Amino acid sequence: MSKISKRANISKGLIYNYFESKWGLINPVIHSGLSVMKCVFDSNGKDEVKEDDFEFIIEQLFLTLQENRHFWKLYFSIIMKSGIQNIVAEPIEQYLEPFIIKITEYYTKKGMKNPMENALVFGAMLDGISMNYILHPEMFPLEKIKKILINKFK
Amino acid sequence: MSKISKRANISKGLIYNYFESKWGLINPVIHSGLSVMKCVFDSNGKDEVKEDDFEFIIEQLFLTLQENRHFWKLYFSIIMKSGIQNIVAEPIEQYLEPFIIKITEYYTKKGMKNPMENALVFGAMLDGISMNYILHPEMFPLEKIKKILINKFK
Amino acid sequence: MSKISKRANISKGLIYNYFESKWGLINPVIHSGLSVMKCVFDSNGKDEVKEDDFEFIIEQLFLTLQENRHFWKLYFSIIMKSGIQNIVAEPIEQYLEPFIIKITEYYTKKGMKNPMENALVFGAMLDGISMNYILHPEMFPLEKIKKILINKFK
Amino acid sequence: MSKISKRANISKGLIYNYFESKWGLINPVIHSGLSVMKCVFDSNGKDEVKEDDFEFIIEQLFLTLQENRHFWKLYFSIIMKSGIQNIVAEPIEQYLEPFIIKITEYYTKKGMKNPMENALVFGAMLDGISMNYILHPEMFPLEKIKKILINKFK
DNA sequence: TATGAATGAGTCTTCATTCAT
DNA sequence: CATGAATGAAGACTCATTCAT
Repeated sequence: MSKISKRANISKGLIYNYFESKWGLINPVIHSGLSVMKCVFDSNGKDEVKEDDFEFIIEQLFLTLQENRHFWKLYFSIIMKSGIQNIVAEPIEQYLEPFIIKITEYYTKKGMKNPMENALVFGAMLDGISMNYILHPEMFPLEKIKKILINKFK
Repeated sequence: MSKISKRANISKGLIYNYFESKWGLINPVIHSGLSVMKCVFDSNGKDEVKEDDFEFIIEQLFLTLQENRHFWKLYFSIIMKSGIQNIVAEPIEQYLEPFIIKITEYYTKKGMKNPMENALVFGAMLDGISMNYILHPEMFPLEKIKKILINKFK
Repeated sequence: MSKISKRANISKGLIYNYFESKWGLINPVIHSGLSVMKCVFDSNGKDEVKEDDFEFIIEQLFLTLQENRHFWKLYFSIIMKSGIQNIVAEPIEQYLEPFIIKITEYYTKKGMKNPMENALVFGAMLDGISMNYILHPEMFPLEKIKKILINKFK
Repeated sequence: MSKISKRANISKGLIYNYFESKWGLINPVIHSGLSVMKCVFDSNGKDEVKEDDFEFIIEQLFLTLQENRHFWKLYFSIIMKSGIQNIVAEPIEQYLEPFIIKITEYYTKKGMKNPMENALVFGAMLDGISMNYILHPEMFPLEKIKKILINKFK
């Protein structure tokens, strides 16, 4: 909190006028991140995911990570330091579950076997890709990765 | 360290008879985890990854995570709390880089386009899957997931 | 630090608002002491020590010790507890060496044999006197001691 | 205590068979040092200090410091770390007071003014010389220093 | 006589939080 | 609104001492 107040050129006390606690300050960061992600995964605007949305979603994901790398570094470091399993896991799942459900429906409609497992694998892969991309963006060139992902998961 | 000693029903001081420091206690956990993972990814015993190894590697990964869930929960929580980017990132990469290289070679031999990017995506996906599996093993039934992965990445 | 904060009726943490560390708290005490001593030994203001300065220096030394006994008790106890030979020895010597050199020059001009050794003995004696004076000031009456020292070392 | 037991190639516990506590181990070191010093200052064997004894005492002091530098370094460091004013001051004075008294008597017989103060200055100077000698023996050549001291204090 | 595993009070230091101003 | 001095619980780590063997 000290460092934050210094970086913000305000007093430590003032932070507590606006936020109840450190967690009260950090929590919105997580939720804001999750909200943006929800938007990304929801970016087609429809309730249903269609073939063309796949490309769009993946592209959006990378663009979002790319445009605001500092934020996402912060976001992941908060999530990781707080130790996933505890306080953070639940809201993450609340945000992302609908996405998994939508993908599951999509795979179901495509007549794919084990649609839910496929959706979960897709979700897990986006997790992994995101984290790795934040750490080494230069190794994940958008266009190539997009093609690979579309090819594999569409 | 206090919590650990309490949990272990020993005094704080005793830990320091066996470990030089907090890091000296945690470090082996990380390296032991990484070693096991290296073994998993190396389990075919050959320098080269062949078609059949894919199934084996994926299977081994899940079995390993499954057999020792407590350990891997601890392992991931340590890695995450230490905030990936700092002290832990380097050894992780040292351990895992050879694997990525081997997979890249495999894809190259298969004549696949962008073999390295494919290998990186495969690696990132295993990251994501592992973490998600630790949190919700019941959602990732081995046989089904294995088939999906083999189908997509073989 | 605990004891200091209790004695000062403040919290442990508050000390760290004003001082970086224990050493950051203690160091200025030592240097302040050394500075004052340097002034004492330099109090004639000239680069050269003359006959009359001797009396002045000795008098100043005792006055300084006398005026601020608490401080000098603290000063000596810090110097001693930190075990002279380590961190403290060097700055002490840096501060006091010029004085020894000046006295050496003084003795040289007086045509005394072994001027440096005489200067060192003079310095060592002031050390001894100072420490003993701090412990038992009542046994070292200024006027009498001054006469003795002037008689012996002038 | 750990370091001591390791250096002595025995177990920590064994030390406590022979010494009640850390202080019980260190205390004899101090008293042994003081005893030796008492012997030095008493080395003429008589109750009374004569002119010729002066040279002898000073010589003995340096020889003693010289012969066993390691011991005296330890001795001074113990005395200093324990912070003179507390536990150590009293025994030191008990040991050394008789010496001061004897020197006082000597100066009295010589018809010197302020014999006690002269004795105290002599004592203080030996303190100072001893400490400085331990730190920088090369700067205090025995013969020269002896002459200086005899010349000044005899 | 001898060991060293075990203890726990103590060390310095950090940091989220409070509160008088 | 805004400050920053002040707090105190908690952090990692040390070390003299004890005790079962």
